Amino acid sequence: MTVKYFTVIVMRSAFTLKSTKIPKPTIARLCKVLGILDGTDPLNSTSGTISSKEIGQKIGVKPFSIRKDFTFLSNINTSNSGYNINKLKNEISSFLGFTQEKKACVIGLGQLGEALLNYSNIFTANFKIIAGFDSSINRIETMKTEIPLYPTCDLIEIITKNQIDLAVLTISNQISGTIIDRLIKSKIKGIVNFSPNILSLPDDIYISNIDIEGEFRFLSALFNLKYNKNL
Amino acid sequence: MTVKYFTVIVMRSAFTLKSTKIPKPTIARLCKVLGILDGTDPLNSTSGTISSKEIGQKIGVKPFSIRKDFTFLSNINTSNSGYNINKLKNEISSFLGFTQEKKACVIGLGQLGEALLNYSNIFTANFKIIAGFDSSINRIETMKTEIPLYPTCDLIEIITKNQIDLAVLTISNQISGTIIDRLIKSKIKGIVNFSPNILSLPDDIYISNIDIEGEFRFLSALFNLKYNKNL
DNA sequence: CGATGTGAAAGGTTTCACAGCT
DNA sequence: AGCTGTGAAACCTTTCACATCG
Repeated sequence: MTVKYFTVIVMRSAFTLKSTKIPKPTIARLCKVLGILDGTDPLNSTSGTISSKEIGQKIGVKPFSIRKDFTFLSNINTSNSGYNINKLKNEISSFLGFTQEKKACVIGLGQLGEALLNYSNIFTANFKIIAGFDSSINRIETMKTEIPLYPTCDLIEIITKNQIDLAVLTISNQISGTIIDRLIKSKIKGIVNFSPNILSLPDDIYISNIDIEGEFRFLSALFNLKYNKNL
Repeated sequence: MTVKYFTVIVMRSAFTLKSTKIPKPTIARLCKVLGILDGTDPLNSTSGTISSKEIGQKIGVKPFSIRKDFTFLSNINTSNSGYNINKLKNEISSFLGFTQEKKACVIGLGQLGEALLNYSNIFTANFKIIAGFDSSINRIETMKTEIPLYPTCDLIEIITKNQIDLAVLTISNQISGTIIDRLIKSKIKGIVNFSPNILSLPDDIYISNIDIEGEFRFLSALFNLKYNKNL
């Protein structure tokens, strides 16, 4: 019995350690690395390997930073001549928990929503937009697309049934509280929010706000203050 | 003579100090504050003031963080009951160097580009999209919009002549080096980049890369790793 | 040699706690 | 009482420098 308890504690502690100790910037960079590796034609590099220097250049980061990030991974290297591309891809994917294709949807089918719905084409095999929602039935009936469209009143049902993990929100102006409530109830995991409001959500729904005017402001401010780029 | 030199050195040092010492996150937060203040109906708050707590809630940041950021500003407060909204707006604007309306353009008029071109409507008076560019003459001639459209070969001329500071890049797939070259020559100040490539640019052109698949990846990773939100 | 892996130092940012003001 | 302003502490991230390995 004691042994059993002991085991449980060890696992817990290992897990907690793992999930709290990884710097958020490291996660962000690993995502970018995965992005360029997916983009990198698998073996057009003569050797099938890539160095920390090359990776760093592609994502705009210093090589030692890449190497440091990779210390969180295991089994990525057996040589002194860079990282095996496929191995690296697999290791980062599994480290970040990317096991299978994730499904996404677009909520709000204005002009921007429609554009993003079709954006799916340029995604890799890892993500797929499989549904669109709009509160206007008319819009749903007249819009031409291969992707199935639904009224927002069916949000919870469709998201749950199809195990959709991610949503892109492109609702103009004021977001209705109803839609937010439904999104929360649907147990969505992440939201990319193009609408101008900043949302507050439960702790287990992750959100990324994209605000073009905000970006304009920020870029202008950096320029005005002659801020040193270190991006 | 010695005195003259001394003066120069002091000014330099003050300037360097100013531009290097402001934390980048502070700049980002001040931009967000400005965003919500512009959004906040000027005086529908009974008192015309707003507290650090209220601001913090709206942009998802702790109140003392807001107050700390405001230590870089001057003349913002004369009372113990929050900040005068108009005063605050003016002070942040001038601190960030926002003196007049900035002009922006959209380069690449695919479906996304077209949507963003019309997005200008929801901007505040501080930014305005005044031009669109596409390499297809046909596209330019057939697209319907109030905003003037030009072929990309006129990029440098139009941007320079109209003093356009900002560009939104929405060119699908591979970005042509030609367009980047032209953008650099046009002395643009900032680029919001929706195209999948990561660009490297001269130090005085600021860039913000927006990558929806990248956001999906990041959100999924945070979820999988049960990362604590502290956004 | 030219690559990786990594403690330790440096640097930057957030948080705290409390003085001071109205 | 309730707010702001801010030095100092705590915390987090990047950078460096160098050992190590094929």
